[in-house]
This record gives sequence, structure tokens and C-alpha cells, in this order.
Amino acid sequence: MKSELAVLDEFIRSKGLRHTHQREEILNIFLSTEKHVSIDELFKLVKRHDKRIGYTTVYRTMKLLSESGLCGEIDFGDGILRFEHKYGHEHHDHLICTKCGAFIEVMKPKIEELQERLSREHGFTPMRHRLQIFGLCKRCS
Amino acid sequence: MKSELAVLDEFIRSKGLRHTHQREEILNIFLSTEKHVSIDELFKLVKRHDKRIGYTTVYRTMKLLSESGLCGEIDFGDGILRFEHKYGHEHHDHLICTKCGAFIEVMKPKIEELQERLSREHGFTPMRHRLQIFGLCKRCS
DNA sequence: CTTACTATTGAAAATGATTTTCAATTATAC
DNA sequence: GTATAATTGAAAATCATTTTCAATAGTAAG
Repeated sequence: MKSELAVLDEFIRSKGLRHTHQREEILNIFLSTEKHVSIDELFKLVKRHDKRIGYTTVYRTMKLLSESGLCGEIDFGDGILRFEHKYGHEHHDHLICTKCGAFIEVMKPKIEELQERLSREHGFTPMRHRLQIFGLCKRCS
Repeated sequence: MKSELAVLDEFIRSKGLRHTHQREEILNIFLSTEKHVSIDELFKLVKRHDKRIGYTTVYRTMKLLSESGLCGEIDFGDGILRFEHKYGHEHHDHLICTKCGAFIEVMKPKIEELQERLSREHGFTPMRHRLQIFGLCKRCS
């Protein structure tokens, strides 16, 4: 499997864009985090390494990573956009604890299959989906 | 089944709030729309009936209706909060066409059941969930 | 290596939906 | 009616996100 940096570089080249140290650094820091970071959180992490990188650059770089397929955007409905690792990761759904904010990543092929069938029954061509289950995690319930 | 207005009134009384003609009017106009209205859309409809009702009141009243269980808030991930009828309506999921914006309401008990089981497998107590399938509707595909 | 070209950066300002503020108004209980 | 406190609506504040723009820095060509 290609490295994430190679994937980014390939994407950048194919679009006639440029490889910059900011982009490389933001990618590395994103990869080193445990998923689901907001732009603001990521910006703070990035600033620790290099104070001169601005919020805007983090914002723009995450959009770039999204386009290149390296990260996925997730919306838990609280008005803050978060990002998760996507390259080399399977699709999954989320269990979200409404008390402590913890999330669990889950996967149920049978549900995926039923969603596919449900869509077809309505003449709908599914491209992607989002399943979020809100409730209480083991510790909070 | 109690009327929606009766439900609202009961909720209002139970909280020591007041019945106002604005709240009644906004509820009626919301009920007369075909679901999935944003606050902005609803405000425009309301203004046709009564120019003196402000945006803020519509906003606050919809929050009130949400709390009372008369409407549900839906987030399609485009940054705009929409509302749908909830009282006397079954839970359902959404198929959302990414081309024309159409949405289809669907229901698959088997999926609900599997979600329940999936949650339990992870020691999670599910309260509510959100399933949105994005793709192309019959006409657009 | 140097130049020319143009993408990128970062600070600040703009955007846009949502939420709060506050003085005036209005519903409700007594 | 009167007193009390909730409600209203205009305007301002919030807050994440997005755009602007002048300065900076990759990249390719010479």
C-alpha cells in the first residue's frame, strides 16, 4: 500500500498543485492523532510544531485531504466538522455517547446489505450513507 | 388522538409558559407545510400571514415545538437545520438525492432491529439514531 | 543558478445560520 | 383592573466556516 504522503503527492501533482511543507506537516499531524479531530483541535496541535502555520491553511489542507480521499468528514450534528482517517480504513458507523461524547466505530455487513436493498426498492442508487446511533455508552449507562 | 394544538398547550402549561397567537400561528403554518422546512423558509411563510412576526419568534417557537415532540430536527449536513412533523408519525430514515435534493422517507424494521442488536453487542444503550443514505433518486440516476 | 510564473500562505475580514440581548409588549393569576 | 413575569422583535453577538488579498515560496524553463 502506498504511503499517505505518496497518495497526497499524487493527488497534488494530478491537479497541478504544489507540495509544501505545511501540507506535509498537517498531514503527518493528522495521521498521528486519534481520529475525529475538528479543525480547531488540529490547528492547536499543528501550532505546537510550527507556530507560523495559520488556521486557514489547516482548514484548506483538510479540504484537500478530503478530496484526495485521505480523510473523511464527519458531522455529529453539533455544528462542528470533524475528520477521521479514511485511507486504508473500512467504512463504519458510529455509536455516540450523548453523555461523555465517546464514540465507538462499528460495522455490520448485514445492515449495509439491507440499506442497499432498501435503496433499490425505492429506485434509489446509493452512493454513501451515514448511520449514527446516539445513546449511552457502557460506562455512562 | 389529541390535536397538535392541544399537545402544544399542554406542554406550555406544564412549563408555566404562555399561549400566544404567534405560537399558535407558527404551529399551524408548520403543520400546513410539506415537511422539511428550514427556519428561513418557515419565516417567509409566516410573514405572508402576519408581517409582524419576527424571525426570532419563529426560531424560538420551533425549538419549543421540538421540545414538545411536535417536530423533529433534521440535519442533512448542509449547515441548515430543517424540521419535520413528528407527532403521530413513525420514525423513518431518509434517502437523499445529491443531485436534485429530493428525499424519500423510508422504514425497514429489520434494520432497526439490527441497530438495536449492534448497540447491545457493544454495551451501548441506544436512544435515537440517524440513518441517511445519499445517492441518486430514480429520476436523476 | 536565475527568472518568470502562478500556487500558496496567513492575517484579517466576510459570511451566514443560529443565538442572545434588552426594552417594550402582552398573557395570566389574583 | 393590577401586578407579575413571560414573550416579542429588532438589532447585535456568536461562532464555525469561507473568502480576500498582498506577500511568500514552489516549480519549470532557460
